[in-house]
Formats: sequence, structure tokens, C-alpha cells
Amino acid sequence: MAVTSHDVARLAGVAQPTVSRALRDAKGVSAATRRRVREAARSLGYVPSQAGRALSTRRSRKIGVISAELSNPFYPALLGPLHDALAGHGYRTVLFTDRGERPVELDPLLDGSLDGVVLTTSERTSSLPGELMARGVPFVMVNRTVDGIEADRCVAGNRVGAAAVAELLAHLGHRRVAAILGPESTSTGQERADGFRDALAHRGIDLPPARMVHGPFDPDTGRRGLIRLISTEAPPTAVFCGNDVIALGALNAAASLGIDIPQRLTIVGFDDIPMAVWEVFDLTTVRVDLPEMARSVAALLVERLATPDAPARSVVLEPRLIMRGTHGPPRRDEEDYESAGPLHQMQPRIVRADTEWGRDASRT
Amino acid sequence: MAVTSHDVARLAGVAQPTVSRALRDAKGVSAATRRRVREAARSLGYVPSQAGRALSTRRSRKIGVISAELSNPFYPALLGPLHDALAGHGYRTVLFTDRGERPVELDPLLDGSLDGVVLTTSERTSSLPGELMARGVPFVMVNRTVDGIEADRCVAGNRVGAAAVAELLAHLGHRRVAAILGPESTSTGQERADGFRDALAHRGIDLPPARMVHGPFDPDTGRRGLIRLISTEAPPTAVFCGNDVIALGALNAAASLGIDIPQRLTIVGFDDIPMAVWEVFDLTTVRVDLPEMARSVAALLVERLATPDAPARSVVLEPRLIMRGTHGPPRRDEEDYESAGPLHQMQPRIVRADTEWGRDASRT
DNA sequence: ACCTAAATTGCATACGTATGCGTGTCAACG
DNA sequence: CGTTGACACGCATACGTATGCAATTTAGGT
Repeated sequence: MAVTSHDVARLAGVAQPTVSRALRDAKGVSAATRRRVREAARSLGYVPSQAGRALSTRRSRKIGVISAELSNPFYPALLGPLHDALAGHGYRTVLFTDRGERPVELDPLLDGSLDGVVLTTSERTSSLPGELMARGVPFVMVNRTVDGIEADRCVAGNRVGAAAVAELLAHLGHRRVAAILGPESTSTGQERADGFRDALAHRGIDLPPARMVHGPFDPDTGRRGLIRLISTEAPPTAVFCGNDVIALGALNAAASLGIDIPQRLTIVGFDDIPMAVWEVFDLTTVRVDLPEMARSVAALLVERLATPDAPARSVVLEPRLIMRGTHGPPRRDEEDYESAGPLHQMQPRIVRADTEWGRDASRT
Repeated sequence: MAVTSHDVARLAGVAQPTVSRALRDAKGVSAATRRRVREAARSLGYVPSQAGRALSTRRSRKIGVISAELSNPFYPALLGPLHDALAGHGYRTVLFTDRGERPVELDPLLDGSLDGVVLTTSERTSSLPGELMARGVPFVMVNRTVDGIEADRCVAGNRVGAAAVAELLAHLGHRRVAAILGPESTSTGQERADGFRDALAHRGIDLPPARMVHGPFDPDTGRRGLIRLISTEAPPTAVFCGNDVIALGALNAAASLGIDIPQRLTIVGFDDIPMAVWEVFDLTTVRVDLPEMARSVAALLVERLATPDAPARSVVLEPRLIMRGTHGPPRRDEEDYESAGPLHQMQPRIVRADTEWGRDASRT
């Protein structure tokens, strides 16, 4: 049924290995032969079998990428650039979905059909990196890391970014501050929580457990979290969200509760996913340069493939506060009068984010 | 490096083919031997090589799925269920991205590494189906179809759905109606436009070219389209959007223009993607049952693989109007007085959509 | 105890490509 | 004119698994 290199060889009047060499532009083939072979291959519509090639070379030029459900918009935003970056190095991307329920299926990662793996969803105690190391499968961790694993990684400066948000809120004059955070079982959830709480404390602002909500990185965490926080006796005047997806959920809850943003409530996210710039959200957030992260990861992995025994490397991307429309000073009548001072007038210079980033992203 | 079936055979004291049979539960292996082999395989951590297996069986149990950029939320909404449905039949999904710029790379679809293909992005004149037929690669078209191709397909009743929207708008009393449509080069774009225009005409409502905008299925089409439509002399009181992604763009533009929805303007989408139910959108739209579509497609493809010569089948899913919060009667002072009648009082019974659908979808 | 049939296992080989190595050809050089 | 390379190409084989077929063992029946 399928046409093989033997068929091409027969038509071109050469041996099969010559076909293999000619079509790959390997040396040892005369220009005339090469031309004949190409012509024969073209006329037969020959396409080299990946299975045969992979078996022979023991390389697939495919990279497995473990992602969460694609309906979580953070992942498409990371995967698009990652796909392109890997393609730039000649690798194809194979997507694996981690639904969180049960651990990722291991066999497809170990059956030799992948040259390497990119982990984006690991929890801090995941055993996956250990398994991969044991089997000698090269891998890189992105965005999230795993406790006690010395391996290539590319992450955002989560503590620094969260601290910048704390600074912003303090400068704006907020004293009753809350947070809707991601799971403590993830490095991003943990680090952003720590960075935020520590920086607040440094400013003399308390973040009591009653004003911290934890949940998965999904909009419903933001919805429920905001409703819970807002229905307390002394509701917060500002809420930091563990990522943008949570923040969008919080904004939705605010909309359905009729809470004016930012007059009545400040909401800040983290990541700057493409939707953050949508007019209905206009979310103030911390930008993680996902295209840059993708490029870093691809580079790390490719170098790892070339030099398997090189020491592990770690890349940290510095995040950047993006001022949009969901932050502002607390309302006077909402302020915590005991500690109210001139602080709330110290509104920082508003740097409007360029609107190009992600504006067209749901198609680009 | 990697452990092969030969290694397992040596440890278990049997021949390699026996290992192959034992681990696949093939007949002709005694229970005792099977146990010994399993034990040996387990202790060595043996994972069968996909390349070897594919080469030998000439089947990969992989299905290629051609999708648009994942940042377009329609595709994750379709791909998630599709992935699950195929997995239910024992097939793994391999994702290919069609960026629209240049045609999809053909070789990876023909190199024998896929048992079948699902097409979701084809334009009406795409040559891809022809190529696949010529090479004998089984495939199914989903959502969109290609002109003149007799092949398995599963699509939504686009004309019917669009006509239902026209009916709704007419009943509400709208006379100045506009549409922001998808590309005429796609079957969905074309059919929804035709269905809408024809049903309006049947109601005596005109849809002049000046009130029709065409563009890619992305939010920016909705943004720009709405701005253009609204800034005309006699702006429409209702806008039908070619899909939800366009509608979300239109809603964003409305938000930034300060247009009250639905008091000032009715906006209706198509597809009912998970985000349509978000409170900030609360989009009235036409539901296409994507999980059902995914199941249909998987079934069609699996049966095609079993019986390659069976006649092509076509499945059409009937869409359903979902009433949410972006539709209403036209404002009195916005009405087209010449044709104003009691029609605008005939508001249909509002059937509130269940909010479960897609509520958690950005994580589910 | 013997014969037959069934069950179990091993042997040989196919799948399609890539590559080390040997052979043959031709040109350049002494 | 003989020698030495360089180059082009074919031969043989490896990669890991699956399968048809033969060989061997086991069970079953009289």
C-alpha cells in the first residue's frame, strides 16, 4: 500500500541506501543520482516512514509537552510559543494532557517515541521527574518546579512579582488586603503566596488566614473566593489573585455582585495572559513573558539533548507589573481608619501596558 | 540503554516472541510463563517500543487532529471531549496546528505514524481531503466541511441555528439588524450567513451589505465589526455574530464604547463555548453540543478504520437557542418607526440556560 | 501403553530506514 | 603507465516488535 524507499530505489535504478542518502542530502551521492532519486520520489509521492526512521536512528525529533487542560487559557498562551520555539530547533511537539485527577500516564513518555519532555503542570511532590531521570529521558521543568529535583528549569520570579503587587497595594493605601491563591501543592502557588505575605508584612500589613483563600488555578476559585471574602464583616479593599485565571473568575463574581472595579475593589492578577487585556477585564497584573519562557525552555532542552551530562541550569524571568484598570486607592469610607494616612494618595505613576500584547491572541 | 523485549526474554528464560505474546495477553502462553514474563518485565521496567511496534503492525493507534491555534477558545472546547472520546476507543490524539498562514504540513499526516485524521479547520476549497483520500488515509471532517468532498462528517445545523436567531430578533421587534460574520471561505461562515439572511428575508427584514461585516473567527473581528456598525448613521439594534469568539469581541467593544447590553444593543453568538456563560458576558447564543459532536466524530472515524470501504456518512447536530442576558427588545427611540409594529412586544418565553454547562470549563 | 490432538514454545523473518564497510570507477599525479 | 586517492555506490545488517510455521511438550482417550 504505502510506497517505501525500496520502491523509489527500483524506479530510480539505485539501491535503497542511496535513496536514503539522496533525500537527506547526505554526502556520497552524485548530483545526477540525487536528481534522479528526487524525481522518482516525487513521482511516487514517497514519504519516509517515521516508524522506520525512528527505529533506525533511535530518535524521533519529537518532544512531549505535559500541559493542563487546554480550556485553562494559561496553557495555550504558553504552548503556542513553545511549539514554535521547538519547531525552530527542528522538533515536533506532542501534547499530553494532565487532568490532575490521576497521574500522567507514564508509558507514552518512556516508549522511546520522544526525544525529550517538557513539564508544565508538576506538583511540588510529583514523582514524574524522578521517573524520567531514572529512565534517562531528558526533560525540562517550566513555570512550576518540583521539590528537591536538580534539573533544567525555567520559572518566573514569583516572589518578586508578588512582592511588587504588595508594594503597589501598600502605596495605594490599602490596609485590608486579601488574597485568592493557588494550591500550596504547586511551586507557583506557594511562592506567590509567600512573596505576597512577606512583602505585606514588611510594610506592616497583616494577611490573616481569614483573608486568604486557596484553591485550584481556575475561575471558580476566583468566583467563590471573592464571594467569601466580600461577605465578611470587614471586607478587603484589595484582592491579590494567584494567577489571572483566578482573577478573571473574581472579576466575574464582582460583576454579578455589582461591585464597581476599581472604585470599590482592587483586583490584581499574575501572568498577564492574553485575555487580561480584554476591555471587559482590563486586568492589572504581573506579566510573565511567556514567549521568552518558551524560547528559554526550548533552548535548555535542545542543549540538554546535545550534552546530556552537563550540569542542570536554572533560568528565572523577572516579572513586570502591568498597570491596567482594576487597581486604585481604597474608598475613603472603606478605609481602615486606625491606620489611614496619606498613603492612599501615593498613587504610582500609571504605566499603561502596550495593548498589542495578546490583543489578537485568540487568533494569532 | 533502553530495555527491550529481548532483555525481558533473557531474564524470564524464554524467547522474545513469547514476551511479546505474554504481555499482550495473546493466546498460546501458559499461565505460569505469562507470570514469569510479567515479573521479569516489571523488574526491568520494560516499556514496549512504539517505533518497533508501529513498524511491525503498521498501526500506531494514533489519530491526528488538525486544529486552529489553541488560543481560540472554541478549539479547546472541542478538542477536550474529542481527546476523551478517541481515548475511549483506544486511540491517542496527536495535535497539529493550522495557523492559516500556510497550508498544513502534509508529510506528518502521511508518514504512516497516524491511523486516521480529524479535520476541524478546513476551508471550503481545501485540498487536504483530496490528498488524504489519494493516499488512503482515513479521515473525518468536523464542524467545517469542504466543497465537493464525499467523506464522513459531523457538523452543526448552521442554517437552522442562524435562522433561529433571526426568528428571535424578529420576534423581539428588531428591524435594523446587522451581522458580523466569519469568512465566506469556511462552510460555517457561509452557512450561518445564508441561514440568517434568508430567515430575515422571510420575515421581511433586509440585511443590506452595509450591515454585514466579514472577518476571521477572532475577537478582533467582533471588536472592529461592532465599532464600524455602530458608527453608521442608523446603527443596528441587534447584531448576530458568526460565532461566540466574534461575539465576545463585540461585547468587549461595547464595553469600551459604554454601550449598555442588552438595553441599547442585542448581541447573539453561535457555538456556546464555555466562556459564553461567564457573568461578564452572559451571552445569548446558539448551542452546538460539542461533546456530542466529539463522540460522533470518534465513532465515525473508528468505524471507518474498521470498514474502509463503507459509504460516507454525515451527522448533523441540531443546535439549540440558549437565552441568556445579551438580547432584548429594541429601545423605543432606536426603533425603525416606519416598520414598527406590535412585534417588539412579542418577547419569547425566556428559557434560562442551565449554568452548569461550561461553568468550570476553564479547568475541567 | 499407545496414538492423536491440542497447547505451548521457539525459529525465522518481515516491517522501513540508516549506516559501516567494501568494491568499483575515474582522475590526478609522479 | 602505474599508483594513489577521492568519490560514488551497493551489500549487509541493525533497530524492536509481531507473526506464520515448525517443533516440542502435554493432555486426553481408548
